[in-house]
Formats: sequence, C-alpha cells, structure tokens
Amino acid sequence: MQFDIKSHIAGLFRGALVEVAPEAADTPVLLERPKQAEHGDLACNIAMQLAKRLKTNPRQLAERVIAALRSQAGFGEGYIDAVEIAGAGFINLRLSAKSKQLVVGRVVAEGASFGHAPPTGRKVQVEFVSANPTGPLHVGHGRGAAYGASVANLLAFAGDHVEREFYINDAGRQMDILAVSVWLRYLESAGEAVTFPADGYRADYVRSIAEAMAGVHGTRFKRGGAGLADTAQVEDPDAALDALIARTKSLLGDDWRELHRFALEQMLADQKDDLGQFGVVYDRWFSEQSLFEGGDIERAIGVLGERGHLHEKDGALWFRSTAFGDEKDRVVRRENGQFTYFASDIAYHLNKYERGFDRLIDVWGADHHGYISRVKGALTALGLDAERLTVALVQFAVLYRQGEKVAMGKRSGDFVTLRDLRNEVGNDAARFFYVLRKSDQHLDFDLDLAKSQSNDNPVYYVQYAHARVCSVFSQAGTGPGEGAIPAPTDLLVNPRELTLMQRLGEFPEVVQAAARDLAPHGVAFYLRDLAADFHSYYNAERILVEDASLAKARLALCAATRQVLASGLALLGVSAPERM
RNA sequence: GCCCCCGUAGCUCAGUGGAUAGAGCGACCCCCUCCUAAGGGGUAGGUCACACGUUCGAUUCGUGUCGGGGGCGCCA
Repeated sequence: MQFDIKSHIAGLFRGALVEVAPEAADTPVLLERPKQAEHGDLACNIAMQLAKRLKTNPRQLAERVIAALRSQAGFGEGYIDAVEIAGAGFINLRLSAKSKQLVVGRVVAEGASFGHAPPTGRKVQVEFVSANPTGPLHVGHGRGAAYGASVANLLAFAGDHVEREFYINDAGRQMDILAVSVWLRYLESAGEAVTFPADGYRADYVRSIAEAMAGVHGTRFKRGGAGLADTAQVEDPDAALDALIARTKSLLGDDWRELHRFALEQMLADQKDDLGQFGVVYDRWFSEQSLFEGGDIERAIGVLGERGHLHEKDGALWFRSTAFGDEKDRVVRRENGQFTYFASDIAYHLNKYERGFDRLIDVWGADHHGYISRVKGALTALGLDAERLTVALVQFAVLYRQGEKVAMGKRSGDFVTLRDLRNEVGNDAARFFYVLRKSDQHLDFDLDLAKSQSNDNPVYYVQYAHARVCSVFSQAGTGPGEGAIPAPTDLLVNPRELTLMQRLGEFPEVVQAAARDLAPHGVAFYLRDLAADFHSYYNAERILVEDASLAKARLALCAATRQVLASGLALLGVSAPERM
C-alpha cells in the first residue's frame, strides 16, 4: 500500500484528539473536500461535532485541536501548507504541492490497479437482465444490462469476488405461447391455413425462428392445422390460448419438447449474442426449468410448509406473506396444480443462498417493486437472512428522437430493440448514456445527442480527452507506459496541474463510493470532471515544452490521467480510443 | 385506496447534515501561425415545490400538503 495523504492527515488528527479530548478520541475523523477553493483542500468538522459533548465553544476547541495537530510528529513533513479556522469551527487545511504530486507517481506505478481495493473475501452475486426468452431484448433490458454490468465491475474493483448471472424464465406459460406462435408461423409458411391467436407473439422474429426451424427440422412438426380451429372459438382469449397450447401439445406429443427447446435456444442465442456485443458477459445462465427438473421447487415449498407458513384456500396453496409485512398473502401453487412464478423465485433464491454467496444483488425493472417484500418475506420464512439480498430497481428508459418520445408498443411488436439502439448510437454511447442517471430515476434517452459527434456529447468528451493524451505521447515519440520512468513531479506546480492531480487523487474514493451505493453514475460524472480538468490544462499549457525535465514531468501527469480515464471507462464498459 | 420514485437554473440532471447550491445544453461575448477546436476562457440565469418539526447548522433527515411519473393478478 502506497503512502496515502488523506489517511496520513486523519492519523495526525486522531493523535491531536488524544491530547485534546482523550474521552472522545474514538470519534471518527471525517475529512471532506470543501466546495470552494478558498476553504482549502481538506476540511474537518470535528470541533463542531464535539463542541456540545465537551461543553465548549467549537472555535475554541478547534484552536486547541490545531495546536495539538502542529505538535504531532509528522506534521512538519511538508505535506500541509496551512491550517486555519473558518466559519463556525471548521478546520481547513491547505495541502502543499508536494502532497498533491504524490498521486502521479502512484498512478504510474500501480497502473490499472490504481483505485482497486484489496480483496474483501466476500462472494457476491449480481443477477441482472433475466429477460423472458420470448423475444429480443429491448431498450429497457439494455438499461438493466448496462447498469448490472457496471455494478458488477465496480464491486469487483472494490475487492469483492463477483459472479454475474442471468436467470432464464424458460418454464412458464409465456414460453409455451412463444413455442406455439413459432409453430403456427411454421405451419403457415408450409401452406397451412391457421388462425393466429390475438395474444400470440406476432412480431417478425417469430417468423425468422419458424424459418430456421423448417431449415433444421424440415417437415417434422407438420400436423393437420384443421385440428386447431375449434380452439379459436373459445370466447375468453386467455382460455382460447390455453386451449390452443393444450391442443398443440397433444398433437405434437413428444415433438413438443423439441419444438419448445428449439424456440428457446434460438431466442437465448439471440439475447446472448446481443449482450456479448454490448460487452455484457455472464458467468452463469441459470434455467428456471432446471428447478422443476431437480425438484427444487417442491423442496423449497415443502420447507415453507414444514415451517408452517402455508395454507390452502380455494383449492390453491398460499404463502402467508402478510406475516412478513406484505399486504396480502400470495399463491405459490394454483388451483390447477401448477406452481406460480413466485414459487420458482423462492426456490431460485434458496438455491442462491445454498451456493454460499455473502451478498446477492438482484437488478429488477421498477415495475417489480411490489415483489420485493414477498420475496424477502419468503426468505425470512425459510430461515434465511433476507438482509443479504439487495434488490436494485432500475426505472424505465424513454427514447427521444428530435424531441419526440419514441412510441414503444410491446404488443404491436414495434418496440425498439437493444440491437437497434446499439446500431443507431453505438455501444459506447449506449453504455455511457444508460448509466448517466441514477438507476432509480427515469431516463430520458436522447438518441440524437447520443449520436452526435460533438462537444454536447459527454461520451465523446471523455473519450476525446483520452485520445488527446495518446496523441501527445505519439508526438513525444513514446508510449504512455514509458512515463513510468521516475519523473521529477515536483515541477508540477501550476494551478491547473494542481487541480488535475487533486482530481486524480479522488478516483479511489469515487469508485469506492459508487460501489457502496451501487451507483455507477458517480463514475460517469467523475470522468466528465476529470476530462474537463484535462481539456482545460491542455488548452492552457503546452505539454511538450523545451525544458526536458518539465516536459517529462508533464508527460508523467498525462500518463496518470490517461490511466485513470481508461480505468474509469473500463468500469462502465466504454472503450478508450487512442485516436478519434 | 395502498405502495414506490421524483420535484434543484429556460431544458436535461448532479450534489452534500455544514461555509457564497454545481455541471452540460440553450443564450450572449471571446480564443487555433501552437501537442486533435470532438477543445478552452468568460457573462447571464436559483425562494433547492410548499409548510411544520429534529439539529449548533436542513436543499439534504422526519411528518404533512400540493404537483408529476410508475406499480399494485391463482401473468411472467
């Protein structure tokens, strides 16, 4: 671990506190960065915090703390230029150029691991996207993908062992509906007259899967379409669809499984490919169906029953979630004997706990918020610690084109897919824009802005800073890595250099905070600030000056800047181009 | 009806129990003989929705009101 100026100073404060107020020596020392430059580089509010407890005036207490601070061994090492009392009792510190220069050598030496926390030993799972495999991913999934992937990266950077998982909802009625829809299109293209159900999947990709199926399986699934006509006569659309599914299953017999699997695999391959191109990869794809096949659902529900949390009513089996703060009890097994999605989810989460994760993070769409209390309730009922589960809700993204909301009709099939979005604005802009807002905030995604190659576009602004640094290095005839030669950083004393170095020094705390809050937008905002500091410096000062020592020092600062830009962009899954 | 999110500059949004609340865009003015102008410098723009409470201190925490968005199935 390299010398860290902030913890050094916090240590001095703790020493001073022992002298001034031994009874309060355990009070944590908070050092924050004042918003205004005239308040120095670091501010400590310890005097105001303790004034009441010690029955004294905060300014007087601050004076005593400062006196003790000056007497600490280590105070005179040249890291602190000035200490003063301000306002109600703030202790403001002005750091020396020497203390700000430390970060340059540190970043250059540590490279990509600068800001990376040591291993925590904690095993964390992040489950995200988990879209139904009944259609292509749309722009809403895209936000969950960008957010979940960045959160996973942040946690790994903060020292956790992270596993990324996608839960495949391959067991339910929706999947059956897709399989039937594909089958009908398949029959249709073979010349059969079929009546397509109102609630079937009617978008184009269904036809594509049907064509692929004909290519692979030929006429294997052909049956007389006339045997379906009466199912379309059922009044209630839901019942009609169920009748159609049942009829299809009986007509196809053992081939139903194959048909179902074919449709599922086509859809999954599409989603996997889409996510892969988006830079989102998983350690595991977990099948809901496997929970049925392995008996996990019956086992999980069985445990709930043994613990006395189930009861029967109206022929269905209910979990008494009201006993755990939910507003009403929830069905786990329907009157028709089928388990609900909720039952699968209970079994799935039990399975996660059994895999020994210290922490589980579920990234869900905001429409699932009512679901949290019942899942946590079920976990508690199973005797598990529900506190280990964190559900991060991601609000919807609304696309705008030329100031107009882009219509998204899921039913009509004209929704915008993630793939369309990526093709339109590019992966980098999509990843960056998705995490530019707090996840629990509605996101207005401006397509025109994301596409514009101008200074309005924050992605290009940050990437351009990186490209500029690289350009300086190519002019200098060296690579940024060669800045690793010990450089005379004490020559870096002009205000813009000091500002830039200070900003670089903030990176570790920014990343830690973003990981703690599951808030990748903090990194995005930081990168914009860092890029601004660099652009400002670049415009005001020439890097490759005549004075060889100064040029070398400035190159070292550039190398450090490039590294932090690249590290931050990598956390967000955005590329760091050397040329633009 | 119940639950969740939000209300900060003309627009889109950051932000923190602290000191004179920030950024980008938009508006206006200025800067390439020079390492990428996809850049930089400057001006203007605010009752942090409102009220009460907790606190030495509230834009931040709590309660309430008003306003906007979303969710509340034996769907997944």
